Amino acid sequence: MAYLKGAPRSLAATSLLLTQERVETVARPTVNDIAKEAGVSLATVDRVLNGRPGVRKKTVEKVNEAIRRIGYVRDITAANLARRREYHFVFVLPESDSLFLQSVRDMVNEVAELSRLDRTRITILPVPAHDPHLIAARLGELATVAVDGVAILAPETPPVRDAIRHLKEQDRAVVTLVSDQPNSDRDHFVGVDNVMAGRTAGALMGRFLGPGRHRVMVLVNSMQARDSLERRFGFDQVIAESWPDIEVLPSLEGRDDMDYISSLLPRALEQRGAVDGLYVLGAGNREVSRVLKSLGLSQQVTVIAHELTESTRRGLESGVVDAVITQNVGHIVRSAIRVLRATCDGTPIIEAQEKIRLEIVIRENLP
Amino acid sequence: MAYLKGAPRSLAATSLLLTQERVETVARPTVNDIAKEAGVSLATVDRVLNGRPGVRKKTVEKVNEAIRRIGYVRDITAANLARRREYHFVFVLPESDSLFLQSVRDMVNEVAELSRLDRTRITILPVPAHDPHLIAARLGELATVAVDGVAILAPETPPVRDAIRHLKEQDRAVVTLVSDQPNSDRDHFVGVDNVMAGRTAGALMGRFLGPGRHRVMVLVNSMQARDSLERRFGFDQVIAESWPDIEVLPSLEGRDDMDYISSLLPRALEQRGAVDGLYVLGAGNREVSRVLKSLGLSQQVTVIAHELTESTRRGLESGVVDAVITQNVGHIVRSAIRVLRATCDGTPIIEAQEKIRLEIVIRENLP
DNA sequence: GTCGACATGAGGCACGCACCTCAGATAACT
DNA sequence: AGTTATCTGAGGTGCGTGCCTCATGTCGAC
Repeated sequence: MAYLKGAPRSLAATSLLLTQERVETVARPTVNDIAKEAGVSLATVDRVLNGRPGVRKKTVEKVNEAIRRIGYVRDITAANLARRREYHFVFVLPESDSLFLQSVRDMVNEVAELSRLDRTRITILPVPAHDPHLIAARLGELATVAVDGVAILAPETPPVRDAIRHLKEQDRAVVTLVSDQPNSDRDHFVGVDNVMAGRTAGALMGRFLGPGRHRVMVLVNSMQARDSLERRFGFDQVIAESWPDIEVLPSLEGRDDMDYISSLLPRALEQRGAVDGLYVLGAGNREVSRVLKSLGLSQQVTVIAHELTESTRRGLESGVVDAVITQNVGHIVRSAIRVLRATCDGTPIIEAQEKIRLEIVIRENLP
Repeated sequence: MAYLKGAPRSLAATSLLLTQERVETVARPTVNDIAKEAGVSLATVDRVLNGRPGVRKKTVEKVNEAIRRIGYVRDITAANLARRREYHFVFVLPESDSLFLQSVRDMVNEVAELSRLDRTRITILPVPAHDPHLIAARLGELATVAVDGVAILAPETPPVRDAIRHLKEQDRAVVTLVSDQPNSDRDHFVGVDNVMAGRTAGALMGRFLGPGRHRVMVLVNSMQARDSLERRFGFDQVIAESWPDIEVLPSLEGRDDMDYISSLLPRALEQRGAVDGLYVLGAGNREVSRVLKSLGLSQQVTVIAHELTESTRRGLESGVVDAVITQNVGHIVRSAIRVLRATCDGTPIIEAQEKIRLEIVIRENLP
């Protein structure tokens, strides 16, 4: 049974490891050690550590000096235990039926379940995808309730940016997800470099198409979102640099409307003549697969898409989609939580761990 | 300063979140709740929880039943605090100057530093790469000292397999790294599916070379190691399935000897005539780059390699290497530690988090 | 020199749990 | 029935920290 546990192993080690390292199980310094070192009482150390008033400046310095000398680091788990601390984080996510956002929601729910064991409550706050003012209003409400941190996935707009500023003023930890909000005061961005994502898509398109003249069509949801813009930018950049023989046609905007895509795409494909490549910047992969299959083009056209979802996965498996550029949703959600917690605790984060890798998925390395 | 922390926020929430969720901050059940629920004393609950003797079978069941009913989960951080528990893990790593192993060592050292804050001591135990009996002997020593868990990176051999069995009998947590040891009793394998890695390499080779007849050379360190065998197997498999026009030449074995590679490779390239692709299964990337450049072939030959290291990175940047199939070393090390700890605690692991993704790196998504 | 304001120390209780002791209860034996 | 062996309860102490109270100390201003 999971809650059972063997008796702790004796600490009496004997050979090799004891010779290798000089057994410096020097117990971590505690608040008591600080008190001794600084020549003050525990109560004073406590006041200094927790920024409570009633300590002379000189004494504060004496204590801090002692902390520095003995290398004290607060034991956060013990502190949280004593304080009965609970973290409460809110994920602000657009109401949208895109498969990607659905997977983010699922993942947040899954992680939320497990996080209760770490004294962490996680709530999802759904917001309308395309109403910046309403999103900002909801964020404003968050600044008035007992929330420790907020993770936001929303398009970059001035009202939202200001709302984030306000959250930071109210001392909440804030991270942005997937699409960044630069110039807001968010503590951290959790997601990939979208210009790099576009460049990667472009390079794969170039390599897969091979030498010679080719025409590539780009399908995008909306050219409003920062992430789409950045991807398109990177894509064009790398094609211009390295595959000048490839002609990239203007973006086709699907506007989040799947029916519209279904009607737009076949017409465009017929009008524009032979197209060798299709770059799907955002949503709409289900429709793309359907249309290409119905036109009998699924093997002729090289398709590069973003975000590994049910539909792009099926696309890869069936050979309609050639490569998917994606970011690991589980990693994003867990990273967001780690960063929020670290921000609350004032502890540093492990940069390398929190960096979201840009993943390339083809049929053969489908997880 | 990192050890300072703001006053905890008031718990008095007001609007939205309180209405949204029924504020079920139902405090987690504690040992006291178990005692009450089971109608026994705390001491008895403690005896049951920690498997100490002196409790009638019937009472044990009564307690376990109560635990089940109220959904008690042990608070491991509090338990570890009370128990003054320290985790002690050992990474058994081959002495080898391969860049990949060097990066593993570096990462372990880096993580070890940070882990001390979590009551976790981590030690590296270097072993000779090609002496299975000595490796097994060292593992045997580990079974006699106060070590909670062992992470092993070593070739699969019977002595090592038996040593792992013995470690498990001595109640140590054991994970294998990078190259698995199936049929040993290891608790978990931390690494990628190497057949899949080979398949991915093959598919990229096929797509990058494009249609037509091509010849591909395979360079390998040693065909002893399980990971190399599996990669080669996957590579051949996918080429045979999907690119029958590609001829894969027999493996060239470098035998961990860089000078040997340097002399072997140019001769092979000249003898065998036009080669369009080179698949580098293991070490030797520095030499490959040098040889190809000196022969003026760096742009003609499509090179696919494994493991992102300093040399493959430079290869990608300079265009000599076209793609690298890799596994995130940081992820591997951190995952190993999480799994070891979970095994010690008897808690479940998050499968998705511990699954090591197979990463494809090209110049454009170089991290 | 007295007073008030502030600084400090001593100590306690709590958090959730581990681990110990010892007396008393119960059950299983002669 | 008495004796022994086995259970069980009550209660304590401690882990590292938070947070509270209350008594005492120190300082500067009047």
